[in-house]
Amino acid sequence: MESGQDRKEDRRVRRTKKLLTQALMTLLREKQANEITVKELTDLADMNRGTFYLYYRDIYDMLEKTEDSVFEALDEIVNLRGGGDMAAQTKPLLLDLFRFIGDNQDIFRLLLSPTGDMSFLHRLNGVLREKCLRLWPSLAPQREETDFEYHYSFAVFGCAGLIRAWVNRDCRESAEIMAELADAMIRKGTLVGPEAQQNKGTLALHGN
Amino acid sequence: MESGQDRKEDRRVRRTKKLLTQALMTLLREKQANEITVKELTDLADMNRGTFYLYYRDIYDMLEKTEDSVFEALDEIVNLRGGGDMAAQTKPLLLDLFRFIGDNQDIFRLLLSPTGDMSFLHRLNGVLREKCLRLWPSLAPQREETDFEYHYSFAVFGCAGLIRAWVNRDCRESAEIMAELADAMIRKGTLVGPEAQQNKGTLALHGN
DNA sequence: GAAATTTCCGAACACAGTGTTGACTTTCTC
DNA sequence: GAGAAAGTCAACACTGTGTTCGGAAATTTC
Repeated sequence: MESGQDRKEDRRVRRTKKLLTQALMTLLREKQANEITVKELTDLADMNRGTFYLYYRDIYDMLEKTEDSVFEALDEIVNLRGGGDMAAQTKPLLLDLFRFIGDNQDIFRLLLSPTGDMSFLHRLNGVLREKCLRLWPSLAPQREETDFEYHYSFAVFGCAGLIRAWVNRDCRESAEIMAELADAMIRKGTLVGPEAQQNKGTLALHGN
Repeated sequence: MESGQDRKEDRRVRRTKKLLTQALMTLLREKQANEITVKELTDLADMNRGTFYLYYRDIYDMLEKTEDSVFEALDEIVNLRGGGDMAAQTKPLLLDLFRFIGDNQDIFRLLLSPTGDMSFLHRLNGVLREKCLRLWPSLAPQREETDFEYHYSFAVFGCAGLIRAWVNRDCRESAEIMAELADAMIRKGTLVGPEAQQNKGTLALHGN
C-alpha cells in the first residue's frame, strides 16, 4: 500500500488523494461504483469537483489506481521469496499473503463483494500465475500443460473464495490458520481438515 | 434459458427483448457494463430509446434480469436430482452443470470475464450453497460449521475458476472430462489428475 | 377480416452530471 | 520571503437520463 512511488509528493496532493480515497471507500460501502458520481464524491470529501479531475479521469480510473497500489504490494510479497526449494516455498508465501490481506481487509472485502470488481480477480490471477508456474511443475511434473491451466485456475479462484469468506467473517481466524487451510485444500482437496488429518473418508469415495 | 415464465408474451415484446439482449451481448464483448449507455444500446438494436424503459430500469437492471434466466435454469438442474445417496449424487450433478454451461458458454464467458459481474459469482455461490449443505456433511460429518464455510467457499469459487478457464478455451474438453476433473479436485486437491491417479506425490509433501 | 388492444415510434421536456476553462487565492517548497 | 504548485469558484457547452405526449403500426381477439 502507500503511494508507492513518490514519497516527496506535495503535502496537499497527499491530503487530497487521501481524502478522495477515504470518501470512495465510504461510498463503496453503501453503493456500487456505477452509482457513485464525481460530484457526490467531492462533496463528501469536501473539496472542489474540478480537483478530482487533476488526478483521475473518472470514478473507474480512480478505482483502478487504488487497486494498483494493492497489486504493487502484492507483487513485492510474491516475488520477494526467491530461495529455498519449491515445496517449502508454498506455505511461507501463503502466510505472507494472508497477513497482508488481513492488514488490508477493508479493500479486499470491497473488491470481493457482490458489488466488487471482476477485473480484480483476474489481476490476482495474473500475479499468482507466474509464481505457480514455477512452483507447481516440480510438485507434479507429470502434468500436461492444458491440464495445468485447469488445476491452477481452480486453486487460485478457490483461494479467492477462501479470502472472501475470511474477510467477511472479519478475519476472526489467524493468518497462520488460513495459510494452513489453503495449503491443505490445494494439496489434499476441500474435504480434508486443516491439519492432523488422516486421509480417512476420502478413500471410501472416489468410486472409479 | 428462454423467457421461462410467459410463453404467451406478445410477439413484438419477444422480438424487442431479444433484440435488446443481442445488442447488450454484443456491446459487452467490447466494453464494460458501466460504459454502455441506453442510447447506444437502442441505437444498435435499431429501436426507440423510450422502448427500453418499458422493460428495464437501466443497463444494470437489464443485466440482472438476463442473469435471472440463467439462474432459473441452474436452479432446476441443481434441485432436480433428489434421490440417491449423497456421495453418488455429486458427479451426476457436476456433469449436468457442465453440460448446461457448455450449451450457454457465451453468457458464462462474458459474466466471468474481467469486465464481468461479481454479483454473478455470488449468486452462483448461493445456488450451490444449499446443495452443498446437504451433500457434504455426510461426506465429512466431523466438520465444524465455520470450517465448512471455508471449505465450501474454496470449492465453489474453485469451480468458477475452472469454468472460466474452460469457456475461455471454447469448451474444447468434453463436459464429462470437466465433471471428472472438478470432482477429483474437490476431493483430492488440485495437484491430482482427473482419474486413474494413485496418491503419489502428495504423500511426500505435507510436511507436518 | 374488422374491431379492440397493445406496443412502438418520434419528438419534446426538464434535469443531473460531465469535463473543461480562466481568473483568483491559498499553501507549500526551497 | 519569492516563486511555484495546488486548490477554489463560477461558468460553459454537452451528453445522456427518465418521462411524457399523440399518433402510427402491429398483434390478438372475437
